Amino acid sequence: MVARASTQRLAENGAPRRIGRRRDVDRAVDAEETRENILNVATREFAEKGLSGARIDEIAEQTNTSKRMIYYYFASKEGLYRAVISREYGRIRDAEMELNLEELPALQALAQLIGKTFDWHFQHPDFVRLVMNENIHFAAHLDDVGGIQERNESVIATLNAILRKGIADGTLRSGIDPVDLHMNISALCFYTVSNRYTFRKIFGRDMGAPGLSKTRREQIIEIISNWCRPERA
Amino acid sequence: MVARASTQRLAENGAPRRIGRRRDVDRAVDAEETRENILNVATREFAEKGLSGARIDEIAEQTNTSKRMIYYYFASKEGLYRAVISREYGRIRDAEMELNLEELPALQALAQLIGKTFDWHFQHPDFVRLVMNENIHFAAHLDDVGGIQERNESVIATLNAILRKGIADGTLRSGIDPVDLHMNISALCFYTVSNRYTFRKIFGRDMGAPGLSKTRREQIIEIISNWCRPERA
Amino acid sequence: MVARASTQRLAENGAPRRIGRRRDVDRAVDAEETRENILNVATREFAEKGLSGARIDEIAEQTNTSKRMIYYYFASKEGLYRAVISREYGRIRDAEMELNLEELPALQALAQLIGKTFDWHFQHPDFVRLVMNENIHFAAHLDDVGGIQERNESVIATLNAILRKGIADGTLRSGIDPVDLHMNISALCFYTVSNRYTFRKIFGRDMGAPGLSKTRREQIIEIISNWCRPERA
Amino acid sequence: MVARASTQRLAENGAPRRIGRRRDVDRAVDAEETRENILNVATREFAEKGLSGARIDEIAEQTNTSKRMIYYYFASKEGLYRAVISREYGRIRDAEMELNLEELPALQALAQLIGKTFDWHFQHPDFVRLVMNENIHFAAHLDDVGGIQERNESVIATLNAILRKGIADGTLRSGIDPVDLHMNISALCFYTVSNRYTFRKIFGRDMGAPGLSKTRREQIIEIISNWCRPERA
DNA sequence: TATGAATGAGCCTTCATTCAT
DNA sequence: TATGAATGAAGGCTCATTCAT
Repeated sequence: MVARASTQRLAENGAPRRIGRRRDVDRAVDAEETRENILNVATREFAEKGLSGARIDEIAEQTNTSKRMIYYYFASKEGLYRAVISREYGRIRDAEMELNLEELPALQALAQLIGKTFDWHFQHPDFVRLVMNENIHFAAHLDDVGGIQERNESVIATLNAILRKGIADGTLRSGIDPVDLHMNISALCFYTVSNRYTFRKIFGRDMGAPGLSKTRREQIIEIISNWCRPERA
Repeated sequence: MVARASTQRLAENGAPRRIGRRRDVDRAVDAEETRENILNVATREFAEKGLSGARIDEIAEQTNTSKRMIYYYFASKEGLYRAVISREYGRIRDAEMELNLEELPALQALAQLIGKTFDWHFQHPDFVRLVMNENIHFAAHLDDVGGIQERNESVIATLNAILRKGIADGTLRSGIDPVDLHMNISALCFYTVSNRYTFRKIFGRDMGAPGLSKTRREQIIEIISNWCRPERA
Repeated sequence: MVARASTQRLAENGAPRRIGRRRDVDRAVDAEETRENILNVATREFAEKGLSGARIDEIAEQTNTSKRMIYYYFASKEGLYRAVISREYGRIRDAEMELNLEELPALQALAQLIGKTFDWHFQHPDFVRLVMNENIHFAAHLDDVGGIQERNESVIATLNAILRKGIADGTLRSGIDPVDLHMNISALCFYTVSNRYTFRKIFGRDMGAPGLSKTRREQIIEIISNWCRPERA
Repeated sequence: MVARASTQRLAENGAPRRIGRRRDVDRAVDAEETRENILNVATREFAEKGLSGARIDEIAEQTNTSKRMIYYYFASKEGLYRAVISREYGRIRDAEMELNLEELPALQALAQLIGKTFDWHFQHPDFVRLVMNENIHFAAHLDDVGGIQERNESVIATLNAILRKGIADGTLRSGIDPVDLHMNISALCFYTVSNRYTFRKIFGRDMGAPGLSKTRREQIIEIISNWCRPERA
């Protein structure tokens, strides 16, 4: 955050490739660009090959800069991996927060949230792969990712609000824990992306095929909605 | 001792071929033990660290034999990994096939199958981790795992039978694809184990805690059952 | 030698696959066959890949017996290599001795000897390759090849006889050392086979092509004959 | 020191690009030295023990740098071998091209060329050994050695020129193919070095003994000259 | 005489990381 | 801030050889 702020400020000064006082500015700008560039490449590589499978050399090669810079900015392979994880996690909740669900009826709000979650997973397989990696590593690198819990709690809050509203107007049943609700939505969305390859090999169905995604999306909304609806009379 | 005695005896008969065969059997037992031993250790290591994270040296160390034997039996690290994957996949469906669901009413049969699937995942986190690994590798090592598709199709067949019976007696609704059904059951069970660590760090809830497993198990049964039940009147 | 002698003796007793006293005989017969089988395979492998390039496993695989037998008969890889070299060297001079040159005029005898030498090299590229190998190893394995020198001196004797006869009847000139003569004949024949591959790549001409061999053969005879003929008047 | 001083000076100018370039040059010298150093050691080792017989560890030990650097510059053992072959082949023709034969009478020019070829082989036994090695490997590594054919064709051109001149003034006969001529010169020179060790063991004569080389040199000139001279009247 | 299993030593290669400038 | 060169440690793998039976 601090880094980004200062970068921002310096960037505003802005003329690149100048000498004197402004050179610091250039560097800072380049620096942020370089960092981003490295992170983008690293994200792809770690997602594709895992922490131990990815190669610093290969990452460096696809970068605009050199291997040395990776160590300059991220200190180590693990540091780079941590930075990648951190950045990726920062995104999913941002997306969720963008929704404006307060105006909607509970069931519609729920459906929209599920749909958005599904879409997000579907469009970010690299994120899904990174999360798989993290679980393989017992989430050891998630400790210092700033504000993850706080940000994630906002989803729970949103779900809680939807549940309350639905219970109040009789469209949803009571007794559903918002964390459970999130867990089940996540499970159905995540699995569709995470287990795509083994599922295809074994059952011959490609859950990631573009044609199937809409059906799958609707089905997940249906399953969760059904579960949340009040008991039949 | 026994082996040696019999060898001796047979040798006096002047039937060397039998000695050979006898010996083969004896050896085969040792060899099979060695193989199993290696596979057991490797399963743990690959599950914990992935294909590239695992170290042949470390695997060998925990084994009763030497590193050289790993190459004797499995030719390469990837060969060993493949053997591990192959063996693990052979187990889950065996377990599912053990159930005797034909006698039960559809909903009870469904519940039992879900419960069993949940239990299996819950009790075999290493398998879950290995499947995650395989998906990270785009299921590249699943090609030559003998009979995977056939065996897995039996689950679909079982689900299909349950669905038919339920539709016939009105306890289940029509229009549910058995592969979809399996996919959703799997997703909920798999995720509970696969994403345990990241979920705990972020939401503070350990899906793998023994106390929670029973609740989680019931919830999954409930979600799926609800989805499969006929529309409310 | 001893081994071969005793083998010979036992082989004379002869009936294979019997029990009792004769079993020893069987083994001895099989033993000689096994030895030959191993040597044949090993000759090809050492010729093709050299001493360090050849693999005991690969040799064993192409054999009718097992790897253990190689060690039983030849004690080591080097022992096997030595045996191969030894056997191969025993052959070239045998071939040369078969010629009956005494009756012929000196120039014709010389031409025949050269032709035979050429043919032998041409037909035994494996031998040529083994000799190259030996030279790469500074002929370190040629020490204990029994009777090599004696057998090879016979070529020198033959050449000497031809030279004497030619000098006597005025068809050849004096002053040519028979060892030099052999050296030059050898050089021209050997190189044609030994340097086939580099020569082809560099000069585009395949000295080993069947069509060229006759021309080459005649040319070598011509070169050497010219050199041996008396000075022009 | 010099390098450092100049670097410093340039840095004060605020022209970092030049520093970089300057550094590159300095480095390049070191790098080239390192490369050369490795190649020299490797040439000896490969010549002495062949591709599979040579050990990267041993090569590295005799080097000013580490084993890792060999892979940094040559990527693999075979890459190093290829580089060695490539460099060595570049030398022989350079030497041949240095001769200035145009002024000389044909027979003298031919004698000089043969003598030079002989000397070169005699003084470069490592090259001879490497060529043997290449032939053992079916010249598999000679494909990408740049300009070999072109450079070697210059020898053929030289020989052709000599032949023409000799035919024109009646000192050489017609009908001799320059590639054949080169082949025969090569054969006699090459063999003298290549088969030194087996020949010594078998015939008791060391073709590589310093005392004999002059005689051998003259003999080869004589043999080839005789072959090229016009038929006797 | 014969064989499948086993092995230690060492080989080629790779990797994350650091140094000199 | 930037880069090519350099590196130690270790990784996967192979090899000739031997053991148990």
